[in-house]
Amino acid sequence: MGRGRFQRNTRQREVILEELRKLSSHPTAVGLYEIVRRRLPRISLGTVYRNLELLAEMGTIQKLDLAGAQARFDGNPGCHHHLRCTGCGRVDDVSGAPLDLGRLGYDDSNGYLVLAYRLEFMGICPRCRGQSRSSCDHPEENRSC
Amino acid sequence: MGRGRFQRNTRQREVILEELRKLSSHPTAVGLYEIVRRRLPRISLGTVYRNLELLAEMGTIQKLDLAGAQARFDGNPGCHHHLRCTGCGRVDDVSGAPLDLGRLGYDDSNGYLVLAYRLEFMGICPRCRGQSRSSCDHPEENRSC
DNA sequence: GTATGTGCAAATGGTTTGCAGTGGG
DNA sequence: CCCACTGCAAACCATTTGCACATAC
Repeated sequence: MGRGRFQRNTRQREVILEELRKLSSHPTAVGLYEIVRRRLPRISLGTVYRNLELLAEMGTIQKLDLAGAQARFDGNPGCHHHLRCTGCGRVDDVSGAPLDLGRLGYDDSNGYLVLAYRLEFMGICPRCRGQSRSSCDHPEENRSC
Repeated sequence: MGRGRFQRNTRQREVILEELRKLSSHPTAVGLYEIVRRRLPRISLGTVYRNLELLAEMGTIQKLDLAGAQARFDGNPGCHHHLRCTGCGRVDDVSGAPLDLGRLGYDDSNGYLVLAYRLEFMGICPRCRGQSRSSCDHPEENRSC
């Protein structure tokens, strides 16, 4: 599998990208596979994984390695953060960058060359807030502060 | 396995916590298992996983679900962020909270009740910076902005 | 024509779990 | 004593990979 840009435009790749861009739900690889399979019944899950990885490498899409969860993919490669419901697991976008980025590229006190960061919010989505509390209360995870 | 606080103090749990607290290296479950095994040769990996999970649930330790990597554990349950080297994978602490937390607990524009966030920095550690560039250059991952 | 990409199935690897036995309180 | 906890091994599950065939260019 070629590093960097890919070399051939296959129908599989085209459909994977097309379907991902239609969705705002940040599907998992398997979720997208189910959807793509409606148009390409013989496509394999391995192909979906390989193409998603490749597209993310190129910056065409974004791979969300959310902590403690399977990877999700976002057709929008632009800068934005994500908000995950600890009740049902859905993922939404957060606009704006609340983080002071002055330190990016800066040589941190640990001696690191800091190149990037990943910021992920957790909370209870409107749907889960509406339901009985008990079904949503998974405080879990490090709440950071 | 009881939710909430545990009920019995076992030698295994005691040693796991003790060894974790000796380390500043944020070991993985398997890494800690290797260390604990020097004192308790018959301990099983399953026991290590169960106890780490339990201790993290209680807030005695911190579980770091770093994106795209196996979980690491931190004997320090206090608030701090982490810095991961994209070259060698080591994890260090970052002091201070560079994030404006005004929005925490706030009902985000998505309608979420935002309860927590997770912030993870990525970069090249001093050791890797010293080495030949090629062995460390894994720009990978979403660099966020 | 040929290397890149695909489908398939098996392998991987971190983590979890079922179960029978152990031991903390 | 009894139930939480352990050791062990098998199960799980997302993801990756080896291989022979297909196809984009």
